[in-house]
Amino acid sequence: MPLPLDHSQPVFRALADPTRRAIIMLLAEQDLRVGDIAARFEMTRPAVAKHLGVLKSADLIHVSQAGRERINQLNPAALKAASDWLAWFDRFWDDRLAALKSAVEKDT
Amino acid sequence: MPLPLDHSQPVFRALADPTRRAIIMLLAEQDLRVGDIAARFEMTRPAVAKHLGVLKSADLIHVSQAGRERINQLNPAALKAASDWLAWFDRFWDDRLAALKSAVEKDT
DNA sequence: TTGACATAACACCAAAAGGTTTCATATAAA
DNA sequence: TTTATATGAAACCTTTTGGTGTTATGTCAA
Repeated sequence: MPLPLDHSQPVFRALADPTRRAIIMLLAEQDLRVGDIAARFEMTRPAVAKHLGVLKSADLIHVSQAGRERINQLNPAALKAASDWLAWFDRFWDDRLAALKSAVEKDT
Repeated sequence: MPLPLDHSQPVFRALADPTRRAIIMLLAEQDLRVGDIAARFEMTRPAVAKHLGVLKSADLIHVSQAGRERINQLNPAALKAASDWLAWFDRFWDDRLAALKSAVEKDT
């Protein structure tokens, strides 16, 4: 398996913050406006808006304007970059023989 | 599918930095000492040592002392927390899986 | 035992991150 | 046309982060 290209930088950075992961889970259920999201956190609206900005710059959300409202919609496809990066390591924990194999190779 | 418990905080935080992801990939190939790693980056040893500290506090590496040397070993199992969190969203972007799911639901 | 290593442990610094308050603006509703 | 709503944007603050250089310490080797 080839080494994965690391296209995941903005996504992993976005996922590093627990508030942003919570926002992602909220948006997985339904599209929401900034105010709706802020109402569910003990945090001011501008703070949430900043988090949404980070998520948007990682392409994790798409925003559509509707009159004075801006609807934030999750773009789960962007999570794939992070998922792919991690998948490269699957064999290390998924395949119990791998540990044995590397131990054997170390001996030879 | 139940909401995943978010045990991934330290791991996602550790993965947020590109240098740390590069270190992880290095350690996937072979165990290394701090100095060995620092030699491969344009960065001082103390800087690398700090990154290793972050990785260690996320349990992503195990350190074993051997005389005056300290061997850093990747613990890929710790990546599973992040992988599990992301896996919850698989159904959103994996069309094939979604199709299968709806087919199964149709049967029941 | 005397150097040459391998590393930890500070002290310190600049920039970024995460938050706040305040203000401006566009749209919907009365 | 007022008034209330939904939001962006700016200015500011504090803590964390990612880096540096320096110093101290234990261990191997000549």
